[in-house]
Formats: sequence, C-alpha cells, structure tokens
Amino acid sequence: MTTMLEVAKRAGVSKATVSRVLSGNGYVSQETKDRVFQAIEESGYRPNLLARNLATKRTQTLGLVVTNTLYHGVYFSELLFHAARMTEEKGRQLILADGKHSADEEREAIQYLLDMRCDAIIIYPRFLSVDEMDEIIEKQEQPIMVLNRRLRKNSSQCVWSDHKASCQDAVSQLIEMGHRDIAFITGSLDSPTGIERLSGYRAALAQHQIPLRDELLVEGKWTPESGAAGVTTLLARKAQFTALVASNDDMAIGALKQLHDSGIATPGEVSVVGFDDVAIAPYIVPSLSSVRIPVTEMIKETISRLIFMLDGGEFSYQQAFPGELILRDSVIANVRA
Amino acid sequence: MTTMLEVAKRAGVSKATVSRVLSGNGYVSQETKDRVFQAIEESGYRPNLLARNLATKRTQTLGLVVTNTLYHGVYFSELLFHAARMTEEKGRQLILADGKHSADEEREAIQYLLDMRCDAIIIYPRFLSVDEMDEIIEKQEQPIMVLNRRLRKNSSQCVWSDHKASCQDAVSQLIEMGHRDIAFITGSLDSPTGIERLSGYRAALAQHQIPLRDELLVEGKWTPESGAAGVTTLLARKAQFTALVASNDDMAIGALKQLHDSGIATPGEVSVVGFDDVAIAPYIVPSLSSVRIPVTEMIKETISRLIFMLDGGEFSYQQAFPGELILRDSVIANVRA
DNA sequence: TTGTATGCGTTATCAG
DNA sequence: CTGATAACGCATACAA
Repeated sequence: MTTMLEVAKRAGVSKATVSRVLSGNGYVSQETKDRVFQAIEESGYRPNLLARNLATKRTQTLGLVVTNTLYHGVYFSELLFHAARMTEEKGRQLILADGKHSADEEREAIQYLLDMRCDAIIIYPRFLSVDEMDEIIEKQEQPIMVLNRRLRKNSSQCVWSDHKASCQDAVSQLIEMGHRDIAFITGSLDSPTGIERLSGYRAALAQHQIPLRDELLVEGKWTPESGAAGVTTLLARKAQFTALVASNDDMAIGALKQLHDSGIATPGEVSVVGFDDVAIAPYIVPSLSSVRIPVTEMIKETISRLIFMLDGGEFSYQQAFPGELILRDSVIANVRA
Repeated sequence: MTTMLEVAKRAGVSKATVSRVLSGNGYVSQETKDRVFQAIEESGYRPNLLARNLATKRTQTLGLVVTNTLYHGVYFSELLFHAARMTEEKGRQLILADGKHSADEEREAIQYLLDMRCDAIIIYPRFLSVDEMDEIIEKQEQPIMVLNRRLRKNSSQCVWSDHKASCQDAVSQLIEMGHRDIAFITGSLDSPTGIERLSGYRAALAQHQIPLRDELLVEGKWTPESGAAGVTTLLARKAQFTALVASNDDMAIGALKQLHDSGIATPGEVSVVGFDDVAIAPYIVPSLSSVRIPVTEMIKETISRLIFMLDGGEFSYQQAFPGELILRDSVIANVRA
C-alpha cells in the first residue's frame, strides 16, 4: 500500500502538504495542489483510515448493536435500512455488531464498538436490563442511545414506544368491536417487550371487566414457527375465540398459516392482529391487521440526538413514540359480518 | 480514555510488558501479570483497536458490501445473519457497507472498506459489472470474494448459482406437470440475476416447443408491490395462465396477494412459484413453492475461501451452487386436481 | 523476564 | 504558503 510519504516524495513536497490538500485545511498553492493530485493519481494512493482516525480521535462512524435473534425477522431489515440511511445522511458510516444471544455477548458487542472508537453508539437491547444500560451509559464518555427501552436515569438517551399502552389500546378496540373471546400469543417472556404487550392485553381485559381465561393465553418466541405452534396449542385445548392477537407480525403470520391449514378462515371466523406492521405483512393473505411501531421516526430521532450530542448538545426531554393499530381485512371483514 | 502507558505506570512496568500480557506473546512472570491485570482493572483500561490495528496491519474484520435496495427484502436478513454468524465463527467481525443504488456508490462502499483496512472483502454486487469487479480484484491486494456473480478472470474468487439453469429447470417441471400457459414476472432487468432468470424461462419454453407469448410476460422490480402490479397487468390483459413464476419470493408474495384479492384461488386456479425460498415464505397462505438458493452454503464457502486466502492459500477451482425447486401446496394441489 | 527504541500512517502545531 | 516534528496508542525487534 502506498502511503502519504511516497505521494509527498513523488510530488516533491512534505507529508504535511499532502495532508493539507487532502483535508482542505490550511493554505496551499494551486500548482502544488495539482502536483499532489497527480502524484496521488499516479501512485493510486488511498488514505489509511486507521491512521487518520487514530490521529484525529474521530472515526465518523456510528455503532449499532442488535441481537442476531432479530436478524431472522422482517422487522430487522427495516430497522437496519433506516439506520443505515439516516447515518449516511449525516455523513457517517454505520457499523453493525452482533449482540448474539446473551447479556454478556451484548455487552461484548458494545465494548467492541467502543474499542473501535465509534463516535457514538446505538443499542437495540434484547438481554441487558435498563439498569445495566444506565450504568454503561454513565461509565462511557461516548454518546449512547438506547432504542426500545425506557431508561430510568438517562431518560433522554433513549427512544421507546409504550408497548403496554398500544397493546391495551388494540385489544380494547377489538373488545369494542364486539369481541369477547380474544386469544393472545405472547413473545418471549424474558424480553421486556414481550412482557409489556402481555400486560397490555391483561389491562384491556380488566378495563372492560372481561375475565382472563388461561386457555386463551399461549407463550410464543417471536418466530413464525412459534406462532403456528401457538395456534396448534389453542386448537388442541379446544379454546373458542373470535380474535387472536400475536405479539409480533412474524408470529401472526405463522398463526395465520396454521389457522388456514386447520380449516379456519381468516377473515371470517377469527380476526388476527400482529405488531410492528412490517412492510411485507400487508401482502400476506388475508391481510393482517397490525399495531404499527414507527421505526423510521424512532431511528431518526435516535440518530439526530446522537449527532446533536456529538456537537456537545444535551437533551432534557424524553420521547416516546405511540404505536397505532392499523386495521386491515382480517379484522374489518369480521366486524362487517 | 486511559491508555496503555497509564496502566504501565500504575503497575510499575513498561508499555511493552503490558502489551505482552494482553497479547499473550512473550514471557512475563505471573506476579507482574497479576499487577498488570490489577492495574487494568483499577483504571478501566480498554485497548484502542485503531492503534492496535494500525500497528499490526490487521483488523480481524471482513467487510461486506450490499446495496440497500436489498435491505427491504427478507432475503437480506438471512444473508446477513449467516454472514455475521460465519464471520464470528472464524473469530472475526463483520463490517457492513451500504452499496446504495448505483455502481459508483457500490465502488465507494468497497473503497471505504479497503480504506478501513478490512482484512478481506465480500461483495454482493448489484450494479457493478463482472469486468469491473475483476479489475478491482486485480488492483487490490486484499482477498476479495464476489457473491452471486460468475467472474470471467478471477473465477475462483466468486461463488454463484446458475440462475438461468435453475429457472429453466423449474419452468420445465411445471411444463412436465401439464402446464402450458405459464406467466412470468421478471426481476429488474438491469440486474444480471433478473436477466438470467428470464432467459431460463425462455429456454424452458423453447426446450418444450412452447411458443413464448408476450402477454404472459411482465416486468417487475423485485418488490412485493411490483409483484402485485404484475398480476394486475396480466389480468388487465385478460391473459390466461395456470401457473405464475415470479423471479423472487417477495414478488411472488405480492402476486399471491393480488391474485387472492382478485378472487383467483391459489392453489387451484393458478400455481405460483418464487425464488430464494426465504424462511418466512412457507408461512404465507397458501404455501408458496420456491426455487431454493443455498445462501447458507454459499456464504460459508465464501468466508472459508477468504480465510484460506488470508493464510496465503490459493484456489484453483470454481464453485457454483445449484438452485432447487421446492414444491409446496400452491403447485402440488394444482397437480392433484 | 523486562525495558528501550522504533515504526504503523495520519493529523496538527509550530516555525520559517 | 511550506516543512519539520511531535503526537495518536499500540506492537515488536533488539538489548539487557
């Protein structure tokens, strides 16, 4: 690899001058500029970003930690797409680190990004607790934002959606449409999101004085497979229900498939609702109703805050993003009937 | 940030010694080791990977370039999942760079990874031609592998699947099942994969002496939306067909939705086949037949080769991965009827 | 077993 | 406008 020194020699100037023409800092005459550019051209010189970043103490990169258990789902590609897009828009590069499948590995991934000297870090936690995250944030001097968790202490360094409230709201809407027997497939119950959605379901029933029936409750694991298995379990229990709420779209898709295979029509006999409103969901037949989580907006806010913090800014206010139930055929048709 | 020097001082040794205990290279007594570790603990020292990588001239990272137009699809998350998994397995980190949506930007992304001194690079090209890639590979000293393209010169530095052959094969199978009127939704025709699949369709028809009917051919753009639009176009043309082949699963999913909305049953009136066999596809109702592309194996081979090349190895043989038609309800039910 | 000195490829601070 | 030269934080060959 040809270095800056070789370019300098070839152009008959010093390293410093080459550095100047490349960075645009400091004055340098047009003719030497030309000589330097020519030397660069001839030698095929490329800057070594490791060296540059070491010297400037800035890398122009944002790090993102996500558990690979999320990689399987559709939600992930959308999350990543928007994160990459926003990052580039701010003139930075996104670096992804795999949080794998444990709190320790999540911690390691964060540490890796810090060791790589990312300017700032975004964490989409799956296993770390909010207290652990608070601790990490306080120990580190780099700006850190947490997605999808409400932190206790550094409450302005996170952006979240109130999963309990939006689930409660969605289930309430179903109830107000006349549904009384609403089955529920949870997410993994070691995940805060999973727990919050479940408690939203419980709260909605309580709010309308509908007793919770255990036979209508089944535990899933976020995957389409577990959604399908949930339906199998419900049917084996001979549970009667007119609506089914799955804690995310992937499970809802799996559940729809299983309902269909079991000869149960949707829409018609069972209304199905999911969460996240992944872009491909509306193309599932029959159309899936879903609680839309505004990922785009959340990512945007997250990255804006990080950039602002990098410029020395501070935030004093918190921000939550409400989920919104999008009704599609699977529910609407049922209501009409 | 506390540096190695401070740790050294605190432990009463030199930087070199600290470096030794950290890297495990060279002898160092147990007691000084202990002192160093304690100093590290106390000071919360963390190595600066920029400095380390600059000094060692190795970063232990593999770079991956993918266009963000792929981010939207399901295929992408699976690709990335396996890439990240394999990379970690080899004790490296994966760095993702966005190829955005043009050849220039794809080139920039590659350049960025090179400037970051990734040890090796994987390119999943979308806009760059094979000749351009060959040129890049020859100019660079880092090992580079190309996914999903058959290179002309550096033919052992790529791993591909013969899209034409597998499409021809899939369509032939439909023909042998008795189908004569087979509609086809292409991918973007500025993409080699799209072109290859189309020519496979053509070849299959020719092989069975079935004339190509233009009304059965419609151009898509890889997205579910374009798949749905394709069906709309076909129906508007009042084209008659018993089978529909979409050039990827996302479009097939969109097409299925549109067929359903138009009151056309699948399976039954129309058999639908997609490509890629993304994991979520079987959960679509009705089950979607698909030509499975062995991404996992392809990624695995790609990364194995890169690691081998990093160790100075050389490959002399090429490797193609065959696609395989997986028949599911949407086709099978039709055949039974 | 440990310390010294030099290099990795840049940037940045001074003089000139 | 340009050139030395000192960081940046770490690894490593060479001495001791």
